[in-house]
Amino acid sequence: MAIASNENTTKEKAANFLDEIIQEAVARGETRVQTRFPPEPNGYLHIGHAKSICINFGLAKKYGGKCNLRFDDTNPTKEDVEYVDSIKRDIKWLGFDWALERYASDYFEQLYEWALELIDKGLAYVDDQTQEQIREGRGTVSVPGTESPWRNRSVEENRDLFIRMKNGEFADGEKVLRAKIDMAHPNMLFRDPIMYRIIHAEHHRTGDKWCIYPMYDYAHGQSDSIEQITHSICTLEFDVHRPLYDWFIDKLGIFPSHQYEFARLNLTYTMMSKRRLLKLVQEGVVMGWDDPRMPTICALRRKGYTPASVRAFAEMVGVAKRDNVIDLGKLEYCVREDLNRVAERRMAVLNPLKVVITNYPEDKTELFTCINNPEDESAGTRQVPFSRELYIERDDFMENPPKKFFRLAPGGEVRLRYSYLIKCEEVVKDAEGNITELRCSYDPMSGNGSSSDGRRVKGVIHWVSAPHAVEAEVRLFNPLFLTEDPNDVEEGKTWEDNLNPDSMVRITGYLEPSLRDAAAGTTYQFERVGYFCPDTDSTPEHPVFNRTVTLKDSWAKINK
RNA sequence: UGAGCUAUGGUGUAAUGGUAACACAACAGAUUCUGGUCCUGUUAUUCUUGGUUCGAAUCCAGGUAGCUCAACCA
Repeated sequence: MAIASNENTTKEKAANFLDEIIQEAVARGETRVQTRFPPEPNGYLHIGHAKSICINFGLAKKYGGKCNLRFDDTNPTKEDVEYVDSIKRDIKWLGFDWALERYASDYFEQLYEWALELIDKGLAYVDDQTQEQIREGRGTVSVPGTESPWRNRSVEENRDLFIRMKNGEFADGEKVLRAKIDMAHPNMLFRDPIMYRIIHAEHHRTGDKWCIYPMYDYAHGQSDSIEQITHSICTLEFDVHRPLYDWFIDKLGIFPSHQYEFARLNLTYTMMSKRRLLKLVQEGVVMGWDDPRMPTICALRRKGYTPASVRAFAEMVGVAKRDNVIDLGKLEYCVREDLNRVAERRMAVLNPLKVVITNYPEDKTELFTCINNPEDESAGTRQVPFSRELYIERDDFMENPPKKFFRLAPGGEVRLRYSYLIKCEEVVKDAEGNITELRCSYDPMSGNGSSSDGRRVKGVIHWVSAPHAVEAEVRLFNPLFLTEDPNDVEEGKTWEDNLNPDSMVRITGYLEPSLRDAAAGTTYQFERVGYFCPDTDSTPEHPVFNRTVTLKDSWAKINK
């Protein structure tokens, strides 16, 4: 018995401090784990939210618990169903499913009842001061606030006034309901925080039923409590709100949910501020919330990222309380890793140079068998047409090559991937001296990886048969910002001066014919170039491909 | 400036009083019909000062630096 107990007490190592907190709770016998992901439907989800989603849903799943999706819709002036729909779609795309779909607005009635209860307990009062007066009365971080002249109204008067606020007898801004705590409290949030304000606006769910709306601090903790959330996980900036979160729950004597905070995600070359992202959309700097240059989840999807790669990224960055800036390269590493495993290979030439195989018959076409995915045999093969006129990548030819250049050069020989060995016999130029065409010969015996005399070449380049090529618009995306920290600006400049003018480069690419039927939502590897997927704008008449990410290119590094 | 939070290689994250480790990045090499992948190796880390202890990244005290809070936003 004693021997066995040692093994039983050995538990799996916690992945992070939140995981550890839950393990401790479970060890105490609190085995029910209930989390929630609580977005405000006022914008699109971004990669930072993806981290939060993975944490909340991931932890619930790990401990056999549940995670709710709760929209924090307490401010009708900023929220919209458009955002509700996009948020749900993005969470599902990431591969998660919520136990319950709830809205803070579902609880407006209960929250109202509780407010009345706090008034009755002498813990809340109606304040007639203007917004300006309230702000001044709050004091500053180093000087205490002053009490409102309305702070000591009777319970009866407060009750009457609050009910009339609810009944719509007052205009916006005329009155607010405040918690009566301590105007000199060192935590600014305790200086009689506003619980309700008057907003005569159409709410996307409750319509015009309400004209008073609860503030975040008054709504969030109680909503968690109603849903019996055991672990209310949020980002670090809510740390100072936790005592107030606890205060309301304590005064109301309701289910004690607890809040835990972790450091939000920051990425190099990336702007995460919702307000500024909105500005980029509104001013047409980007094509929309799902512009592949945006850090939103829908943008990553449009750009060709896989859900698995985003989840792997969230896993890789970890969870802690220390401010962090993750290298954008880590995100790219995660997509490459996943796509290398699952993406089918194709050949496409993005910067074409025409090659004529002079000893190949003019009217001949033959098919070569190409492997779809060397990492996955079950992906099978496909046939790719070859003819006398081809395109190769301009970068794959140099008239005066440096040392260790393995590609094509005058008099040199390379392997055309899956096909023949060719030798450059002649370089054709126009009047200005620009190279317009290469005339090459091929070794007819070299079609199956061999050659006529057993010689081998170091260079292998991709190609596309010119008469068979599919022309497509290809969008090459680069970071939206020039600086690692977009907010790092010189005197007199703004974050917008850091925008990268070359964040999207549109070119015409020549694709192998099978790409004509490229499936939407599928990302391919263009061999030796990068990963690409059909854009949502793509049509059969005008195919458009997005570059998800480049392949690692150690030659580019050497050559620099 | 009052309160709160944080501090480990270039970037992240572990180590829970007992050999500072893992991933990414960088660099070098090997393999290769993708200068990709896979594989091998190298470089590089505990903010500072003191204290407790046989022993401190870890505990204690002071200092320093960074972040958050003064919306009728969340």
